Amino acid sequence: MSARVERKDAAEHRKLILQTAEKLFDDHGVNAVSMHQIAKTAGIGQGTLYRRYTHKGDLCLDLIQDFSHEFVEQIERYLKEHRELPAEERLGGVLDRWIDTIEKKSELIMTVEAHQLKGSEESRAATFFQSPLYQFVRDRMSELLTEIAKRRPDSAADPTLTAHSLICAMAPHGYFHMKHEKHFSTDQMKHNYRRLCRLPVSD
Amino acid sequence: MSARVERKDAAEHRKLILQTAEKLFDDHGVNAVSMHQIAKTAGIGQGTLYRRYTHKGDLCLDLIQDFSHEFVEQIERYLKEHRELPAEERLGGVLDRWIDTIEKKSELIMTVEAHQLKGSEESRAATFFQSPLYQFVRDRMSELLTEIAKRRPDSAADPTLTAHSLICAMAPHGYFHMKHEKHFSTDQMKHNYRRLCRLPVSD
DNA sequence: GAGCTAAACGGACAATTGTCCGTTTTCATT
DNA sequence: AATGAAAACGGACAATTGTCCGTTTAGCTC
Repeated sequence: MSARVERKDAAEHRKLILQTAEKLFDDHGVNAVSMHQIAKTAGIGQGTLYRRYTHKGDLCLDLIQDFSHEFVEQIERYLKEHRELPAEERLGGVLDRWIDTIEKKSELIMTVEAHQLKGSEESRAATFFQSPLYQFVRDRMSELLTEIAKRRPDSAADPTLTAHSLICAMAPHGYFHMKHEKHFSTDQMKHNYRRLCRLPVSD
Repeated sequence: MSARVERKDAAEHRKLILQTAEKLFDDHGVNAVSMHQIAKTAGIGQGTLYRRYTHKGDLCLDLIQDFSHEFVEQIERYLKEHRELPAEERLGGVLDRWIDTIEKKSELIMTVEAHQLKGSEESRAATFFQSPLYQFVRDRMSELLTEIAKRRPDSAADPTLTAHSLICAMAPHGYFHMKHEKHFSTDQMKHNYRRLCRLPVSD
């Protein structure tokens, strides 16, 4: 078997890069850190960094990836523990947790998205929409929407497209724009997105 | 009155820049054209270009601006001529036309958005969400949603947030991602967004 | 129309992103 | 352990973005 095993030095560099980037991003903010700075701090060459990550968005996507396991487990636990709740309520729970994630990781997500938009068409680079994290939330939302539609089939829209649209509507830039314009708290935003989905709210 | 009149040479340059940029963008695509190239082609200095437009996104926003009058008139005419139709149908009409606009101007819009995402927080630069075009569609959608909600007030969400969310969900990158993944035609996309809003569809 | 000042100009310069390619290292084979 | 090829390295280089600042010009005042 022609095993495609990652070379040892390469594997070490991968970890080193991610750790270095995370530290620098935490200290100075994602935007303030350059790729050159990351390479220099990690003690590797510019070329080494760029071969592994074709641009900053790519690197950020990998950091999100790292973090996403946490989110996935959180959601899976939540859904398991609240299996008996109506699907409407569970969807609300997923939305709330997704919003918390957006707030925490907005800088990384925005950086990923910025690079998606730059790369015209063909670019082979990974995009947020292909990331396991996006796939995961979309699939969970989609399942719940399907379950909801089964019980009240008032001409429900395609669940995948609905879930996708929700995720787009909650993307950091649009999310914060509304939040600031309306002077909403995070809880108010959560409340409003529930209403947007016509979910029961407690007001 | 301390009239802030734009100097004649400046006004001429503004037009020259927009025309040059539009031409170059049409010929080579927005992404393939650099600011340097625009300045050189227009026969002006780099500094002159950058003082008027702090970055490429800014320039694109102005091009969209130029174009948006056309869209605004189209929508106003449509709404006037179909005043008697139910608000649901009129909203559908606005969505259709907005989708056509997205498809036509996606490159410009994506470039504007890419720069919004880069600029961290404070940057004074104009964003798409502050553009008259965005304001216009959002307001029209919002009005129609309010009208719809009046007749069937099944716990309708905030119309502004709903309109904003719709616009975000239809932003080029997310729009095309769905379109390509599902192999949808433009008409199918229109159809699906109508269903998303729970509007009557003709299937 | 001479003089003045604020605005506008433009090109050099700095910073950042992204690429290229000659050199080094790993590791499978012998 | 020696060998060799694929993979990885790294720093110089090219391209693009964005800034700075000394110079020019429009258009007002006298």
